[in-house]
Amino acid sequence: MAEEPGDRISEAEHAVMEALWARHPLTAGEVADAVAPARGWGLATVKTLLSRLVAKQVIGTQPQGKRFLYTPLVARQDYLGGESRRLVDRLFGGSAAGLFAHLAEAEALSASDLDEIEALVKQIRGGEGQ
Amino acid sequence: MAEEPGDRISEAEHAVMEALWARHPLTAGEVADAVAPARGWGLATVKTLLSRLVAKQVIGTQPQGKRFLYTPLVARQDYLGGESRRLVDRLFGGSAAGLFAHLAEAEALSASDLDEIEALVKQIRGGEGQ
DNA sequence: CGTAGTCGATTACAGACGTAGACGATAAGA
DNA sequence: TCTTATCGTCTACGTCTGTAATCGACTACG
Repeated sequence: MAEEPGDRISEAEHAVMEALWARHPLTAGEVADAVAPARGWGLATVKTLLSRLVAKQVIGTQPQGKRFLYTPLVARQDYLGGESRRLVDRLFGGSAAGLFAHLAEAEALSASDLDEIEALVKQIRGGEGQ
Repeated sequence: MAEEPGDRISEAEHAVMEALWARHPLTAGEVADAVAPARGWGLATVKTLLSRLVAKQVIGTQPQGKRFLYTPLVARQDYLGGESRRLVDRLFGGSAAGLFAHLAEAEALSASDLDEIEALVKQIRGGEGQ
Protein backbone atom coordinates (compact mmCIF):
# COMPACT_ATOMS: atom_id res chain seq x y z
CA MET A 1 0.00 0.00 0.00
CA ALA A 2 1.07 3.55 0.53
CA GLU A 3 1.27 4.67 -3.07
CA GLU A 4 3.33 7.70 -2.27
CA PRO A 5 6.69 8.42 -3.88
CA GLY A 6 8.39 7.37 -0.70
CA ASP A 7 10.46 4.55 -2.14
CA ARG A 8 14.16 4.97 -2.50
CA ILE A 9 15.87 5.00 -5.85
CA SER A 10 18.53 2.32 -6.11
CA GLU A 11 21.93 2.66 -7.71
CA ALA A 12 20.97 1.06 -11.01
CA GLU A 13 17.71 2.96 -11.12
CA HIS A 14 19.60 6.15 -10.58
CA ALA A 15 21.52 5.62 -13.82
CA VAL A 16 18.19 5.49 -15.62
CA MET A 17 17.02 8.62 -13.87
CA GLU A 18 20.10 10.49 -15.00
CA ALA A 19 19.26 9.69 -18.58
CA LEU A 20 15.74 10.98 -18.12
CA TRP A 21 16.83 14.08 -16.29
CA ALA A 22 19.24 14.83 -19.09
CA ARG A 23 16.55 14.51 -21.74
CA HIS A 24 12.89 13.68 -21.63
CA PRO A 25 10.44 12.36 -22.43
CA LEU A 26 12.15 9.29 -23.79
CA THR A 27 10.99 5.89 -24.93
CA ALA A 28 12.38 2.77 -23.31
CA GLY A 29 14.55 2.21 -26.34
CA GLU A 30 16.03 5.68 -26.13
CA VAL A 31 16.75 5.31 -22.46
CA ALA A 32 18.46 2.02 -23.19
CA ASP A 33 20.56 3.60 -25.90
CA ALA A 34 21.62 6.22 -23.41
CA VAL A 35 22.54 4.06 -20.46
CA ALA A 36 22.77 0.41 -21.39
CA PRO A 37 26.11 0.50 -23.23
CA ALA A 38 27.93 2.24 -20.42
CA ARG A 39 26.69 -0.25 -17.86
CA GLY A 40 26.77 -3.30 -20.05
CA TRP A 41 23.05 -3.83 -19.70
CA GLY A 42 20.64 -5.50 -22.03
CA LEU A 43 17.42 -3.83 -23.12
CA ALA A 44 15.47 -6.10 -20.81
CA THR A 45 17.27 -4.74 -17.79
CA VAL A 46 16.47 -1.19 -18.69
CA LYS A 47 12.83 -2.08 -19.15
CA THR A 48 12.69 -3.67 -15.74
CA LEU A 49 14.25 -0.63 -14.14
CA LEU A 50 11.79 1.67 -15.88
CA SER A 51 8.91 -0.44 -14.61
CA ARG A 52 10.19 -0.28 -11.08
CA LEU A 53 10.66 3.46 -11.28
CA VAL A 54 7.10 3.81 -12.52
CA ALA A 55 5.91 1.63 -9.64
CA LYS A 56 7.83 3.85 -7.25
CA GLN A 57 6.16 6.82 -8.85
CA VAL A 58 9.35 8.68 -9.55
CA ILE A 59 8.78 8.66 -13.27
CA GLY A 60 5.55 8.95 -15.21
CA THR A 61 4.38 7.62 -18.55
CA GLN A 62 2.33 9.04 -21.35
CA PRO A 63 1.19 6.67 -24.06
CA GLN A 64 2.39 7.41 -27.54
CA GLY A 65 0.87 4.90 -29.89
CA LYS A 66 1.83 1.51 -28.66
CA ARG A 67 4.67 2.67 -26.49
CA PHE A 68 5.26 4.94 -23.56
CA LEU A 69 7.19 8.09 -23.14
CA TYR A 70 8.84 8.28 -19.76
CA THR A 71 9.28 11.51 -17.83
CA PRO A 72 10.78 12.16 -14.42
CA LEU A 73 8.27 13.08 -11.75
CA VAL A 74 10.83 14.11 -9.22
CA ALA A 75 13.29 16.88 -9.90
CA ARG A 76 16.94 16.01 -9.91
CA GLN A 77 17.51 18.76 -7.39
CA ASP A 78 15.08 17.13 -5.00
CA TYR A 79 16.71 13.79 -5.39
CA LEU A 80 20.18 15.18 -4.86
CA GLY A 81 18.90 17.06 -1.87
CA GLY A 82 17.37 13.99 -0.34
CA GLU A 83 20.41 11.84 -0.83
CA SER A 84 22.82 14.49 0.37
CA ARG A 85 20.78 15.14 3.43
CA ARG A 86 20.50 11.47 4.15
CA LEU A 87 24.25 11.12 4.07
CA VAL A 88 24.86 14.18 6.16
CA ASP A 89 22.32 13.06 8.73
CA ARG A 90 23.54 9.52 8.88
CA LEU A 91 27.26 10.10 8.94
CA PHE A 92 27.71 13.60 10.27
CA GLY A 93 24.84 14.04 12.64
CA GLY A 94 23.14 16.43 10.29
CA SER A 95 26.00 18.85 10.15
CA ALA A 96 26.92 19.88 6.63
CA ALA A 97 29.99 21.52 8.06
CA GLY A 98 30.94 18.14 9.44
CA LEU A 99 30.87 16.66 5.98
CA PHE A 100 32.81 19.56 4.63
CA ALA A 101 35.41 19.30 7.36
CA HIS A 102 35.81 15.67 6.55
CA LEU A 103 36.29 16.26 2.86
CA ALA A 104 38.80 18.91 3.73
CA GLU A 105 40.80 16.69 6.05
CA ALA A 106 40.76 13.87 3.59
CA GLU A 107 42.39 16.19 1.10
CA ALA A 108 39.46 15.51 -1.12
CA LEU A 109 39.18 19.16 -1.96
CA SER A 110 41.10 20.54 -4.87
CA ALA A 111 42.26 24.12 -5.08
CA SER A 112 39.48 24.86 -7.52
CA ASP A 113 36.99 23.30 -5.15
CA LEU A 114 38.18 25.69 -2.49
CA ASP A 115 37.87 28.62 -4.85
CA GLU A 116 34.36 27.71 -5.79
CA ILE A 117 33.33 27.10 -2.26
CA GLU A 118 34.76 30.31 -0.97
CA ALA A 119 32.98 32.21 -3.69
CA LEU A 120 29.75 30.46 -2.83
CA VAL A 121 30.03 31.28 0.82
CA LYS A 122 30.49 34.94 0.00
CA GLN A 123 27.62 34.84 -2.41
CA ILE A 124 25.27 33.27 0.06
CA ARG A 125 26.32 35.65 2.79
CA GLY A 126 25.88 38.69 0.61
CA GLY A 127 22.89 38.15 -1.59
CA GLU A 128 20.91 36.54 1.15
CA GLY A 129 17.72 38.55 0.86
CA GLN A 130 15.36 36.78 -1.55
CA MET B 1 45.00 -8.88 -4.13
CA ALA B 2 44.32 -9.93 -0.59
CA GLU B 3 41.07 -10.38 1.20
CA GLU B 4 40.46 -6.71 1.58
CA PRO B 5 37.46 -5.28 3.34
CA GLY B 6 35.84 -4.65 0.01
CA ASP B 7 32.26 -5.33 1.04
CA ARG B 8 30.01 -2.43 1.70
CA ILE B 9 28.61 -1.74 5.12
CA SER B 10 24.83 -1.60 5.12
CA GLU B 11 22.65 0.83 7.01
CA ALA B 12 21.90 -1.50 9.88
CA GLU B 13 25.46 -2.66 10.07
CA HIS B 14 26.57 0.93 10.25
CA ALA B 15 24.64 1.42 13.47
CA VAL B 16 26.63 -1.40 14.98
CA MET B 17 29.86 0.10 13.72
CA GLU B 18 29.05 3.39 15.38
CA ALA B 19 28.74 1.62 18.70
CA LEU B 20 32.11 -0.03 18.22
CA TRP B 21 33.78 3.14 17.05
CA ALA B 22 32.47 4.88 20.12
CA ARG B 23 33.83 2.25 22.46
CA HIS B 24 35.73 -0.95 21.95
CA PRO B 25 36.38 -3.75 22.29
CA LEU B 26 32.86 -4.78 23.24
CA THR B 27 31.07 -8.06 23.66
CA ALA B 28 27.99 -8.82 21.62
CA GLY B 29 25.85 -8.12 24.64
CA GLU B 30 27.40 -4.74 25.17
CA VAL B 31 26.94 -3.80 21.55
CA ALA B 32 23.33 -4.86 21.81
CA ASP B 33 22.83 -2.75 24.91
CA ALA B 34 24.23 0.19 23.01
CA VAL B 35 22.26 -0.03 19.80
CA ALA B 36 19.37 -2.44 20.10
CA PRO B 37 17.03 -0.26 22.16
CA ALA B 38 17.28 2.72 19.84
CA ARG B 39 16.51 0.62 16.79
CA GLY B 40 14.05 -1.73 18.39
CA TRP B 41 16.24 -4.73 17.70
CA GLY B 42 16.46 -8.01 19.51
CA LEU B 43 19.77 -9.44 20.66
CA ALA B 44 19.64 -11.97 17.85
CA THR B 45 19.62 -9.23 15.26
CA VAL B 46 22.70 -7.61 16.68
CA LYS B 47 24.50 -10.92 16.74
CA THR B 48 23.68 -11.49 13.09
CA LEU B 49 24.96 -8.06 12.17
CA LEU B 50 28.17 -8.64 14.10
CA SER B 51 28.69 -11.93 12.26
CA ARG B 52 28.21 -10.27 8.93
CA LEU B 53 30.62 -7.51 9.81
CA VAL B 54 33.18 -10.08 10.82
CA ALA B 55 32.63 -11.87 7.51
CA LYS B 56 33.14 -8.61 5.69
CA GLN B 57 36.31 -8.14 7.67
CA VAL B 58 35.46 -4.71 8.94
CA ILE B 59 35.54 -5.82 12.55
CA GLY B 60 37.75 -8.34 14.24
CA THR B 61 37.33 -10.64 17.20
CA GLN B 62 39.52 -11.70 20.05
CA PRO B 63 38.35 -14.56 22.22
CA GLN B 64 37.79 -13.81 25.84
CA GLY B 65 36.84 -16.98 27.61
CA LYS B 66 33.82 -18.32 25.87
CA ARG B 67 32.90 -15.12 24.15
CA PHE B 68 34.36 -12.64 21.73
CA LEU B 69 35.38 -9.07 22.01
CA TYR B 70 34.68 -7.16 18.85
CA THR B 71 36.88 -4.37 17.56
CA PRO B 72 36.63 -2.25 14.43
CA LEU B 73 39.24 -2.99 11.80
CA VAL B 74 38.46 0.01 9.68
CA ALA B 75 38.74 3.52 10.99
CA ARG B 76 35.62 5.61 11.14
CA GLN B 77 37.45 8.28 9.19
CA ASP B 78 38.08 5.86 6.36
CA TYR B 79 34.51 4.78 6.28
CA LEU B 80 33.21 8.33 6.26
CA GLY B 81 35.68 9.15 3.54
CA GLY B 82 34.61 6.27 1.40
CA GLU B 83 30.94 6.99 1.74
CA SER B 84 31.34 10.70 1.19
CA ARG B 85 33.43 10.14 -1.87
CA ARG B 86 30.98 7.65 -3.22
CA LEU B 87 28.17 10.13 -2.89
CA VAL B 88 30.14 12.95 -4.41
CA ASP B 89 31.22 10.77 -7.31
CA ARG B 90 27.82 9.35 -7.93
CA LEU B 91 25.74 12.45 -7.63
CA PHE B 92 28.06 15.32 -8.32
CA GLY B 93 30.50 13.89 -10.81
CA GLY B 94 33.24 13.86 -8.23
CA SER B 95 33.06 17.54 -7.50
CA ALA B 96 32.93 18.32 -3.83
CA ALA B 97 32.14 21.88 -4.75
CA GLY B 98 29.12 20.54 -6.59
CA LEU B 99 27.85 18.96 -3.42
CA PHE B 100 28.56 22.08 -1.50
CA ALA B 101 26.78 24.24 -4.04
CA HIS B 102 23.81 21.98 -3.80
CA LEU B 103 23.65 22.12 -0.04
CA ALA B 104 23.93 25.85 -0.29
CA GLU B 105 21.11 26.21 -2.78
CA ALA B 106 18.92 23.91 -0.83
CA GLU B 107 19.34 26.24 2.11
CA ALA B 108 20.65 23.30 3.97
CA LEU B 109 23.45 25.38 5.35
CA SER B 110 22.97 27.27 8.54
CA ALA B 111 24.79 30.44 9.39
CA SER B 112 27.05 28.53 11.72
CA ASP B 113 27.73 26.02 8.98
CA LEU B 114 28.88 28.88 6.83
CA ASP B 115 31.08 30.22 9.57
CA GLU B 116 32.72 26.90 10.14
CA ILE B 117 33.22 26.28 6.49
CA GLU B 118 34.70 29.64 5.80
CA ALA B 119 37.07 29.19 8.68
CA LEU B 120 38.07 25.81 7.33
CA VAL B 121 38.71 27.15 3.88
CA LYS B 122 40.98 29.81 5.30
CA GLN B 123 42.73 27.30 7.46
CA ILE B 124 43.40 24.93 4.60
CA ARG B 125 44.54 27.73 2.36
CA GLY B 126 46.77 29.55 4.78
CA GLY B 127 48.12 27.49 7.60
CA GLU B 128 48.57 24.52 5.39
CA GLY B 129 52.09 23.78 6.63
CA GLN B 130 51.08 20.62 8.48
C1' DC C 1 28.23 -32.94 39.27
C1' DG C 2 24.12 -31.37 37.24
C1' DT C 3 21.46 -27.63 35.52
C1' DA C 4 20.49 -23.26 33.74
C1' DG C 5 21.96 -19.33 31.38
C1' DT C 6 24.81 -17.39 27.70
C1' DC C 7 27.58 -17.36 23.50
C1' DG C 8 28.62 -17.87 18.67
C1' DA C 9 27.05 -20.43 14.65
C1' DT C 10 23.53 -22.01 11.70
C1' DT C 11 19.25 -21.58 9.50
C1' DA C 12 15.13 -18.93 8.06
C1' DC C 13 12.47 -15.97 5.48
C1' DA C 14 10.49 -11.94 3.27
C1' DG C 15 11.48 -7.90 0.60
C1' DA C 16 14.72 -5.16 -2.34
C1' DC C 17 18.00 -5.24 -6.07
C1' DG C 18 20.60 -6.53 -10.33
C1' DT C 19 19.98 -8.75 -14.33
C1' DA C 20 17.36 -10.79 -17.76
C1' DG C 21 14.27 -14.19 -20.69
C1' DA C 22 9.57 -15.16 -22.35
C1' DC C 23 5.20 -13.74 -23.91
C1' DG C 24 1.22 -11.55 -25.87
C1' DA C 25 -0.22 -7.23 -28.15
C1' DT C 26 0.56 -4.16 -31.83
C1' DA C 27 2.26 -0.63 -35.16
C1' DA C 28 4.55 -0.24 -39.31
C1' DG C 29 6.43 -1.87 -43.47
C1' DA C 30 5.98 -5.09 -47.51
C1' DT D 1 -3.17 -8.38 -45.30
C1' DC D 2 0.81 -10.75 -43.48
C1' DT D 3 4.99 -10.37 -41.22
C1' DT D 4 8.23 -8.57 -38.27
C1' DA D 5 10.34 -5.62 -35.14
C1' DT D 6 8.95 -3.49 -30.82
C1' DC D 7 6.58 -2.55 -26.59
C1' DG D 8 5.23 -3.25 -21.91
C1' DT D 9 4.24 -6.94 -18.61
C1' DC D 10 5.08 -11.09 -16.19
C1' DT D 11 8.12 -14.30 -14.38
C1' DA D 12 12.61 -15.75 -12.77
C1' DC D 13 16.50 -16.19 -9.93
C1' DG D 14 20.64 -15.32 -7.23
C1' DT D 15 22.36 -11.98 -3.83
C1' DC D 16 21.98 -8.68 -0.17
C1' DT D 17 19.56 -6.79 3.73
C1' DG D 18 16.67 -6.63 7.85
C1' DT D 19 15.13 -9.20 11.39
C1' DA D 20 15.07 -13.15 14.09
C1' DA D 21 14.56 -18.22 16.10
C1' DT D 22 17.01 -22.19 17.18
C1' DC D 23 20.80 -25.14 18.42
C1' DG D 24 24.95 -27.15 20.21
C1' DA D 25 28.76 -25.86 23.22
C1' DC D 26 30.39 -24.14 27.25
C1' DT D 27 30.45 -21.49 31.82
C1' DA D 28 29.14 -20.68 36.18
C1' DC D 29 26.14 -21.37 40.03
C1' DG D 30 24.47 -24.32 43.32
